[in-house]
Amino acid sequence: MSTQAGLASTLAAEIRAAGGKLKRRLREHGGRNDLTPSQVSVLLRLEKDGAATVSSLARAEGMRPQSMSSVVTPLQELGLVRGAPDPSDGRQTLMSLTAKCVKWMQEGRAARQDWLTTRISQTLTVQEQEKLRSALTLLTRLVED
Amino acid sequence: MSTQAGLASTLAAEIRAAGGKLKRRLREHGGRNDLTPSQVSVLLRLEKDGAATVSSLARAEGMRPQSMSSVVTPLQELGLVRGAPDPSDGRQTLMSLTAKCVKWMQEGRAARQDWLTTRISQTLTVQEQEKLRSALTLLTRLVED
DNA sequence: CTAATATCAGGACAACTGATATAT
DNA sequence: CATATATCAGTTTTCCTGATATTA
Repeated sequence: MSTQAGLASTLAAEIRAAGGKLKRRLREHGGRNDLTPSQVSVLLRLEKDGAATVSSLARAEGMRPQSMSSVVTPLQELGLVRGAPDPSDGRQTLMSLTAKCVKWMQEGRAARQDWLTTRISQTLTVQEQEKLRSALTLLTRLVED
Repeated sequence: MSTQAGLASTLAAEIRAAGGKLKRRLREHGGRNDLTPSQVSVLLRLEKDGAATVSSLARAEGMRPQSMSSVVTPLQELGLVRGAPDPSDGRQTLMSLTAKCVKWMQEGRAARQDWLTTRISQTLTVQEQEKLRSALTLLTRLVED
């Protein structure tokens, strides 16, 4: 019992510390022209799942629609994402990737410009990447719902 | 080559998404009386490594001394941390845990009050906790200098 | 009328940069 | 004088809450 609690609280502290450092490093390497973590996440989600409304994106990322708006608006201004009114529901605007963005992502230019991706490739072996990835599902379980 | 790049960029996006969700969930469950992730991290570090200056804590956490000040000051006001002038170097103030704080942490009350710790205990088996912990060293390697 | 979507406006927080005082 | 520590003040970023219009 006390061993388990100790393990969990140490793990919690380590997760917090790693999360904080990650956030600061991402900011450090994110110039004015780079996309924020939330924006990258949205592009990936739109690529994987197709068009979605701002509100549904907000639900998926665990944030408020107003917050997601301020994530998506710059993507529209950059011409990476485009909105079209939903013909069957006049309240909704369906957001999707522009052809330019799809091409950009498929060509891997996004990856090459991304500090974290480069960092992963340089620092971890493929085996380690897979290990980290499978452990990430555990972390996702913690933070979801 | 393209498989490796793809794996790395997907992993990067997953890390970003999990980090963002973690941050929002921590904020959501952090009431006015709770400690911030950075503050928990500082307490753990002081417990593990003993007294340290604000600047050295800032270096360890990867942030600026001015930012660390605003993390440590509330801890002082809560009576969890106390500063004493370094007798051998008049520039420095050595911060350390108060007896109250050491007792509080040893009794595990900190852990029981901590949402993330509770969540880990409820959501993951001990084996999964250990797996996540060993994978966290990989993440730490990514975000450390 | 109630519920869901979108958006405008303002606020809180945790990091940042710049500047200054003091001690080595 | 150059370097390191501490702290004051203001800024930026990214989320938040509250309020309002529109459509289902």
